This record gives sequence, C-alpha cells and structure tokens, in this order.
Amino acid sequence: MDNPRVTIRDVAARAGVSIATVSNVFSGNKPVNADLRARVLKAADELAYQVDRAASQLRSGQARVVGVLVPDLDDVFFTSLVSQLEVLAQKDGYDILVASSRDDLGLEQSRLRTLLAWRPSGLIAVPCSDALPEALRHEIGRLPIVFADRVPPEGSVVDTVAIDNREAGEIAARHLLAKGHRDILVAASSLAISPIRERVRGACDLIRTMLGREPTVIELGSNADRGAAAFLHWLERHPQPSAVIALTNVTTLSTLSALARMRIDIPDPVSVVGFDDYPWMSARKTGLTAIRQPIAEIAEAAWNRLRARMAGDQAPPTHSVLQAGLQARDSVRDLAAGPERGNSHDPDPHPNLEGAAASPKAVH
Amino acid sequence: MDNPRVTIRDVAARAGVSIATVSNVFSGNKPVNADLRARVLKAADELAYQVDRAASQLRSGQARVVGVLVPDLDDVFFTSLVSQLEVLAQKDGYDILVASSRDDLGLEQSRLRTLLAWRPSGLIAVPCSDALPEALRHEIGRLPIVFADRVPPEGSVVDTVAIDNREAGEIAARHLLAKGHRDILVAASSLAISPIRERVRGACDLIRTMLGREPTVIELGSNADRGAAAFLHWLERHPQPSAVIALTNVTTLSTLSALARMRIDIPDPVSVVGFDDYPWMSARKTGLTAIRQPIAEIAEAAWNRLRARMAGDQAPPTHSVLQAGLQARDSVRDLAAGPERGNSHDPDPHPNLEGAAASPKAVH
DNA sequence: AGAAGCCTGTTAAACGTTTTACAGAAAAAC
DNA sequence: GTTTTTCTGTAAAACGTTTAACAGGCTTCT
Repeated sequence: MDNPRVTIRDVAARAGVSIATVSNVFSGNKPVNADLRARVLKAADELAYQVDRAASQLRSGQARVVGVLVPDLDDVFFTSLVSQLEVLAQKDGYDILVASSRDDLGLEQSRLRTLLAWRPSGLIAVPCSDALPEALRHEIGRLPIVFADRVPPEGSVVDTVAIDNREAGEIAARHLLAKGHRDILVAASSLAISPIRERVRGACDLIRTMLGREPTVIELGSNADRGAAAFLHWLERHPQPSAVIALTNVTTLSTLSALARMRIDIPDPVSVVGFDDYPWMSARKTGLTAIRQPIAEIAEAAWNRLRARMAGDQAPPTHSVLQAGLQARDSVRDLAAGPERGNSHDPDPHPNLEGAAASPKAVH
Repeated sequence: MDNPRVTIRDVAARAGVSIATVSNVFSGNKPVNADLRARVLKAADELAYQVDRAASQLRSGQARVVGVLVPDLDDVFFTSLVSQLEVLAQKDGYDILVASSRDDLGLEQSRLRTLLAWRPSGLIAVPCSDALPEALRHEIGRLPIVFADRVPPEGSVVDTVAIDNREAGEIAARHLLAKGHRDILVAASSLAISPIRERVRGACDLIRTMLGREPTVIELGSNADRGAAAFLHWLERHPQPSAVIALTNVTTLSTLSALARMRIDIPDPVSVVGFDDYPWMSARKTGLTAIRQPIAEIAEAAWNRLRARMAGDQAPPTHSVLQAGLQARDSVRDLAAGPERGNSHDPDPHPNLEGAAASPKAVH
C-alpha cells in the first residue's frame, strides 16, 4: 500500500519491454507495435503510472507549460483572459503557470524570474510598464513571448496582441457627440499605462476636433473603491458633466459607484459609456452602453502567435490589432433627439451606427 | 551571445568551487562560508544563472509548486480565491499551477491527472462533485490536499475549508422575514452542488418554521445569461414573489438581469438578497443587500492548512467552517415598517441586526 | 542469393540538480 | 602531543526520463 513511486522502469518490467519502449508509447516520439503498445498501456494503467514531468522536462528540454503573467488577478478583464488561455492551452496539452505582478515593477521582475526558472515553452504577459522587463531582456530570441493588451506604443521586439485603443476611445467619444453631448468627462485609470493614454488620446482628439476644446481627464486608479472615492471627491468640487467616458472596467465601476452615492441618475442628468462587457453591466435597470473588447479573440490571437513561435516560427515580431466595438444600451441620453426629460420609456436601444464587429487585422 | 544554457557547473567553475557548494548556496541546505558564498553569488549574477526547477525537483522530490483546481475561471468567486492564493503562495515561495474543470467530472479528472504529473507539493481544489475524484484516491495519505468551498456534506477524508452554508441561507431568509416578507423565492444555481443544497436548506427550514409553508426553489445554473433567460421564463408564468434570495454571485446576476429586463424595480415590488460581495453590487442606485463570504479568510485558512500539511502535519483531517455575514444595503424593502410605496427616500440602510463579523471556527 | 534499406525495439548515455559519503583542516579534549 | 570532534567543502551517485547509437529481423532490390 505504500509503494513510494511508480516509474517507467516498473511499467517496463511489468509489460516485459524496455524502458525506451514505454517512453515511446507515452511521448509518441517513435512508433511502436500495436500489441506491445497495448501491453504497455495496460501495465501503466494497472500501476497507475504517470510520467514525471520534471524528469521528462529535464531530459527533453520541452516543458509543456507556459507562463502567464498579468497585472491583477482581481480584475475581470485579466481573469477572463487567463480563463480563455487556460482552455486554449489545455487543448494543446499545455499547463499554465499564473502569476500576478500586482502592477508593481519589482514584483513583475521577480515573478518573471520564477516563471522563467521553470523553463516554460512560452510566456504570455500583460506587462505593467512600456519598457521591456529586465528579466526578459536575455530571453528575446530564445523564448517565445507574446505581450497582450498592454503593448508599448512604439512597437515591440516581441509579438503583441491588443485592440486599437485609440479607436476605442474615439468610438466612445463619437457616440456621445452624436447624441448631442458637449460636456464630456474622460475617466482613465492611469495615464502611466500606454493603452490608456491611447484611449484618452482617441477620445480627446475627436472631441477637440469637433468641439474645439479639450475635455477634462481624471485618473481614478486601478482599484474600484479607491477610484469611487476619488471620483466622488472630484464630483463634489466640479460642475457636473453631461456624460462620462470610463476607459476601463474598473473605472466604470468607480464611476457608477460615485454617481450612485451622489444619487445622480443615469442617463439623466449624467450619461455614461463604460468599458468592457460583463454580465453585471446588463443586470441593471438602465443597461450600460460600453466599449466592448473582444477578449476571446485577444486570447486566441495571443495563443496562436505563441503556438507558432513554440513551433519554431522565427519571423520578425508581428503586432495584431483587433477592433473594439460599441455595445449600445441605455446609459446614454439622446440630447439631440428632443428635449423630453426623465427616463426614456422607449424600450429600443439606440441602433449601433458605428459597426461593432471585431475582426483581426495584422500589422507590420 | 548565444550561450545555450548556464548551469550550476558554469557557476562553480567561475567561482572556483565545487558544484555542491553552489547548490548549497542556493538551496541553503548546508551552511557555507561567507566569502565563498559571496563569490558564488557574484559569479551566478554575472552569468545570470537560475536554478533549473526541473532538475532540482527531479533530484529532491520537492516541487515548490501547488496545483489549484477550480470549477470555473470566469466566476469571480473562484478567481478571487485564486488571486488570494497566488499572493499567499508567492509569499511562501511557491508557484501555482491553475486548472479549470469547467464543472465537468471528466475534465476534472483529466486536469487533476496533469496537475499531479508535476508532482506538486500540494493541491487546493474546489471539486465539482461530492465524491472524491478518482484521480485523488491514490494520493490521499501522500499528497497534501485541501478542498475549499465545495465540501462533501458527510465529512471528508481530506482537509476542508468552507463557510457555514446552512447558516448563510438562514441569514438571508431571516433578514427577509424580519422585514415582513412572506412570499420568498429561492434562486439556486444547481442543487447538485452540496453547498448550494445547504444554503437552500438553511433558507427553507427557517421559512417553513416561521411561515408553515415551503418556499419555491428554482435552479438557474452557473451561467449568468442562461440563468437570466431561465428566470425570465419562470417570471412570465408565475405570480411575482415579494422577494428573492439568490444563492450565488452568478444567480444574483441572473436574477437582476431578468428583473431588469422585465422592468421590475428593486426593492419595490421585488426585494433581492444577493450572494457574495463585489464592487458591482454597490455600483448601482439601490445597492444590493447580500450574503458576504469572507473570501480572504477562506483562502488564508486553506493555505495555512496546506502549508501545515506540506510541513509534515499528519493529524486527522480538519474541517474549518467560517461564518458568512449580511451586508445590508437597499435592495430589501421593509414591509413591516409601514405601508408607504415607491422608492424609499430614506438614505439610511437598515442596520445589520444579525451580527455579520466573520470568524473562523474549527470543527472536528 | 546476397546486399541494402527499412522497421521496431534495446542499451546506455545524457539532462542539471541534490545529497550521501567522505576528506581534510581546525578546534577541542584528553 | 595525540586523539577525538566539529566544521566545511568535494566527489560521485542518484533522481526518472528522453534520445542517440545500435542491433536484429524483415522486406526489397539487384
């Protein structure tokens, strides 16, 4: 009852073959005769044999594990990403090692180091700054790496997958402008994060062009509660905007929390365009109009790129850019249509004029 | 520029010591003279040496990795758990290997097998059925295992950590009864899941005792959208209840979605007690009254148990039971206070009479 | 029929660590 | 002054697998 550990040698003995044959049966590295194969499988099954990944990896150098590094495991956006990646990886026989950098450069560095110590066959990361993490510098040509979501603005030495963030901001702004909003507040998480800067730029550029004046931009951070407090603080000492664009799912939460606490209704007097699309956004009386990121496609693109690299693709880095779309619901008031006040009783959501279908588009 | 891999041997050569000494420096297994130690560290740093975990693990049998298995990586409850566990594990120098069973027994089996192939030093799992997964049967005395959240009702052969689910259901029911509600609907995810059955039992027992009749129980599944559709379907062909208890965070979402789509207001005419406590629950005009699970404490208890086991604790399995509490907000109407209708303009949430502080309580 | 080529299976040598057994030097005990 | 003990470092043997090199038994080709 207390057999210490069953190895390939035990299986070989029981099946009456050499250990190499057993290895070949499991790794599929060399073909093996059908009935021998059956004998081996039977023996392995009876002994409840499992190949030891450490030994396997040590000898072969092949890890069948990929590291996944994200900035925050409490942010649904990132966990959705992890969830999708787990499914894709599992389909291809890979396990995933997840680590969170908690948006801290030092922690990112150390988490990367420990991930690399596993000698993974690949790495998918959402880095927490624009600079290439020091720990990855030496790995550039060696280890397949894909950056997702947060990609350096000036191109990267590794493969990247992200949405067109500038356009995402623009879509939000265009929607509000089309509905007659003139006093738009832009709520960002942090301008230190380049995709956020891009979203802000997209929104601000359009607003400036159309209205000839700069919208106000505020930073609410990456924590919903603290963000809500910050926004509350802002609301108390500034005139109420007619609409706010939240550029992140947690900023959306912060915005809604603060508005709720101030007992300010949506979409009248304040309209809101949120970011990302999660069940809670439609689980409310006035569903949230939001910019939808195609998370499944981001994950898929990242995985496909990583898989190609792991298979030996040596082409220069590619940068996939996916499209975000507008998910129109009821949180934006139509000021252009007419001056009627109060909650709209019109059950029809506004049609989506902007064309929201997400489709991949390879660049560079 | 293309050195293939730097091993302990290279470091030893450069530092002018034996490989055993280098190993001792890094593993801390045997003390080593201070200046030798410094030489080794310097050499290692210059070569950017990293110990190879596969080799290390193969020889020592020590993995410094723990497997984490959850039923659904898109459910915030589980990802919060993973997030907390990642922090705790990292603090103790462990990495985590995450896998999702997607609530499928077969997948759970296969995911467990691949986790076990890593020979992890421990395993934290939220199983998807009451039965001990077949893959774990052989590991019982060998591998430290902790089950969290979903624990078999009749005790378990492994350590478990969970909340008092019966009481959680009871608290929700008591709150509604105290507010004068008589027509209560219980929305569960799936009665196949034992903690859900317990919550249902807690709520139903109390309601039966107080009111002398059985409340209606419906199953909405573990997907928010499908659950919303199911509840909508139910609402269309049954009389409106005065209150609904949602026993899961996704059932809460389903419930709110369906009510929103029916344009039924909260808390009047329908009150809602939700489950779990997430930012989106307070990011609404009428904040959600909900049963709060102490996720951080669940994670901590699970990790502490696992750590003790990994350190060699051989005591019989323990079963920690934590307390859930009521987070009172504005989604429950007070029918007892008076017959006034319409949205309450009273900004004060009802005081929490039930005593919500969560505290660990060891059992068995 | 004999040589050449393919299968299919085996033997043995890695892979990079940890760890046991041991050796030499310094310190302590007699 | 010798012996014992303690301390530090080293040599070498694992750990369980993959894989290169090889060895037979076939088929296939001259």
